[in-house]
Amino acid sequence: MKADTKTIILDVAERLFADSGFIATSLRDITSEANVNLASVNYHFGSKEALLAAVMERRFRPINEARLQLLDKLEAHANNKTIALQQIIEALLIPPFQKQMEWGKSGEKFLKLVGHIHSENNDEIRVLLLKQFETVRERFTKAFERALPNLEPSEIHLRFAFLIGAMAFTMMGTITSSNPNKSQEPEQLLASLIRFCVGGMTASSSASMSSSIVLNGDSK
Amino acid sequence: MKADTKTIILDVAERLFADSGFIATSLRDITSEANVNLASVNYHFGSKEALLAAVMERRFRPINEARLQLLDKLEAHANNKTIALQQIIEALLIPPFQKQMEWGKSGEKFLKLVGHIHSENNDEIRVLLLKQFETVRERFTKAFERALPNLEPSEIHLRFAFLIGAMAFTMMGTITSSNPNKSQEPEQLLASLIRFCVGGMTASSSASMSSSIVLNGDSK
DNA sequence: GTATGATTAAAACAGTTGTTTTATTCTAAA
DNA sequence: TTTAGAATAAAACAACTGTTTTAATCATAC
Repeated sequence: MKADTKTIILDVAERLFADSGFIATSLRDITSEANVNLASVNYHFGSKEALLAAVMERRFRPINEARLQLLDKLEAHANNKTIALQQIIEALLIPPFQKQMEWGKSGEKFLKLVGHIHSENNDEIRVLLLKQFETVRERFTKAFERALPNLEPSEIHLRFAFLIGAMAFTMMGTITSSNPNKSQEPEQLLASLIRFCVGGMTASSSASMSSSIVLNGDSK
Repeated sequence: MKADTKTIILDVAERLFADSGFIATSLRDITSEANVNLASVNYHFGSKEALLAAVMERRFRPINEARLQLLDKLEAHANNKTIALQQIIEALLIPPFQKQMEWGKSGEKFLKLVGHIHSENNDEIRVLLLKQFETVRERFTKAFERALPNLEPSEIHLRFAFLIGAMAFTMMGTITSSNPNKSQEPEQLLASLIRFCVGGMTASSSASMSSSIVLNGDSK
C-alpha cells in the first residue's frame, strides 16, 4: 500500500499545523518530514494556504455530513413534536469525536487543528472554516430555536457561540494536557462537554446579576 | 502629557498582536506604527517574546487582583454558608470586561489578545498566561468544589475548562463580529455568558447519552 | 562647560520564508 | 520504441525575520 505524495503531504501538514500552528509551520518542515520535494506542495496544492484548505476540507466534509444526517434523522422521527435539546447537541458534538476515533492515528491531531483554526487571527484562514460550517450552523440554529421557544433568537445566537467556544477549547487539547489526572478518556470528556452545553443552553434567561458590580466606563 | 517610548510600544504591540496574532506581527510593524526605532524594542524589553509578556502582565495583574478581591469578599461575607455559584462565576467573569471598559480605547483590544493567547500553539507563550492565571485558577477551583459538593472534582475540573473556553471565545470577538445584529452591548454579552456558564456548571451530572451513537474506534 | 550614562538612530547580520524557474526523471499511451 | 505529459528534483529568487553592532544624540549631575 503505497501512499501517494498528496496524501503524505496532507497527513504531515495536518499534524504539524495542529502541533505548531499554521504560520509557525514552514513548508520545509512539512516537506522534509514527509520526504518529498519542497516544490511539490506548490505543485499539488498551489500555495501554503490552499494546502491548509485541503487539509480542513478532507476532514470536515464527513464530519459535517454526519452532523446534518443525524439532525435529519431527529427531525424525521419527531414529527411536529419538539426534539429534546440534548439530542440536538449530541448531533452536533458527537460526530467530530466519533470521526476522530474512526480515523485512528491518522486523524489524531485534526481536532486540535480545528480548535486552533477557530481562534485564528487571520481572517482568510478562519473564513475557510466558516464556509465549511455555514450550513451546519444555519440548520442547528433553527433546531435550537424550535427546541427553546422561550429564548430570544439573539440569546440563542450568543449561547450557540459559547457552545462553539467550549467545544473548540476542548478540541484543542489544552484541557487533557493540563489535567493532572490520568489522560481523560475521550468518551468521558465528550459526555462532560455535552452535559455542560445542555445546562448552558437550557439555563434560565431571567437571571440578572446578583452582585453589585457594574460595568460603567467612566474613564473617557 | 507625553507618552514615553515604552508605553507607546506596549500600546501598539497590544493592538497589533490582538489583530494579527503574535507571530504574524513583526517588530517592524510595531515600531513603524509607533514611530520609534526598530532596536528600541530589544533595548527596552529584551526580545519580542518579552514584549508580549510585558503586554500581558500590564493588563492581567489588575484583572486577576480584582477577581481574587471579589472572591475574598464573597468568602468573608458568607461565613460557613455556601456561596451561590452565580456569584463565584461573576467574580471570575466580570473583572476582565469591567477593566476593559475602564481602560477605554487604550485597552480595547486586550481581551481579544487574551482570547487568542488562550489558544496559542506555542507552549512558551501559553505558559506566560498560565503563570498569571495560576493563583486565580486554584482559588476558584476550590470555590467551585465547595459550591458544587455533589460533583466529582474531575468533573468540576472539566467544566471549569469549558467555562474558560466559552469565555476566551467570547473575548476574541469572533462572536460580536459574526453577529448580524447591531453590535452587542458588552453588558448584554457578559450577562448571557454568565447565564450560560451558571447553567453549564450546575447541570445534572447523571444525564447519559440519549442517542444510539457510540464512540468506538474499530479502525486500528 | 564637561563628563557620564541613558536613549535613539541607522546599518549590518545571519537566517528563514513562500514561491518560481529550470532540469531531470518517470509513466503510460501511440 | 517513441513521445507527450505528469511528477520530482535542485537551485535560485526576492523579501522578510529578530537581533546585534556601531554611531549619534540626548539629558543630567558635577
